[in-house]
Amino acid sequence: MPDSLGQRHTRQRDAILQAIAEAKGPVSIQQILERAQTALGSLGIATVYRTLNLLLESKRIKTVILPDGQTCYERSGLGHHDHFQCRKCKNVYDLEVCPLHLASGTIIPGGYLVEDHEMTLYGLCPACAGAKAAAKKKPARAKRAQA
Amino acid sequence: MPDSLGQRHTRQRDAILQAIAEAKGPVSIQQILERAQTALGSLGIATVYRTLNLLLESKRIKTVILPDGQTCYERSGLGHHDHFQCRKCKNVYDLEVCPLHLASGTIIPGGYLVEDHEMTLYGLCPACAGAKAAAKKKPARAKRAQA
DNA sequence: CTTTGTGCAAAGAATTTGCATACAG
DNA sequence: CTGTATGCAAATTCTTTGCACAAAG
Repeated sequence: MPDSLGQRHTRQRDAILQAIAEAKGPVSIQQILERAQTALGSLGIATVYRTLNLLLESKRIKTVILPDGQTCYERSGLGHHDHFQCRKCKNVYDLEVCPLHLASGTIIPGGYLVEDHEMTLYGLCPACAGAKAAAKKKPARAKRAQA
Repeated sequence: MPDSLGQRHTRQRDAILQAIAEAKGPVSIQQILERAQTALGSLGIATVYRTLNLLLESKRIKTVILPDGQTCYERSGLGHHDHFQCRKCKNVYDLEVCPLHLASGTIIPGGYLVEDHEMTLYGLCPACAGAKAAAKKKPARAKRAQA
């Protein structure tokens, strides 16, 4: 499996790739830019867009559009999974198990033949739920989630 | 329940309102513009955007962002429901029943506290599934869905 | 060295806003 | 008539592209 993106290996591409690889879920362009810039301050947004498009073409990442309209990216090859967005910290996580038990090919009320689905669940991530619970006793101790 | 939008009742607003009311599911700006223009050819896109924003502010409609990034609108007050997009005709329908059985407050693997969800199912709508099945015998007879 | 990749700034697409005019009440 | 709504075009925002320079191999 070639690590190559185009023809050349550059620090910019390294930084962008790493920003995506380290994420615990889908990340936005701005998040990628910010994270990659900690490694490479001079990185320009156009390079991020171009690199993401290369990654999309080579199917190394996938676009994820969240229900709030935010466009994010995640590496492909993870198989089907749903997403969870924390109401409080807004981070998005990949879920390990799909809570929808509906076989492909099922016909649901209305006569729709279902083949697949995309779902985003909302609520509190463990860190935020914990902080909230703990806040009853001691000041909330925030814990950054998502790389 | 006031039918008023701003202060005035105009043909433009009537046409836009009706385009949304007649739809069987979420509709895009372009769909709204096209449908409203059959009643009012001179209608400008800026008026559609302004009217939709008024409707959003007064909570008479809601924005629906589909997983493909398309921004649509649907009237509010329909309660929780998921969406179904047909792979073939691309129309989007509201589902009568939610196939996800997961009570609010449930904690799922990973420790996430789930409060709500948004889901889009994919497959074939009855019209397209029927046309496909019928196509084995006679030429597919397309049937336009979604107002 | 040669060719690809980058940064900047200009160009596009989608949405919003300013302003003069149209029109609802 | 008075003031709100509309249409057009300019302004924004997000993304893509052109071009000269940097730098990978």
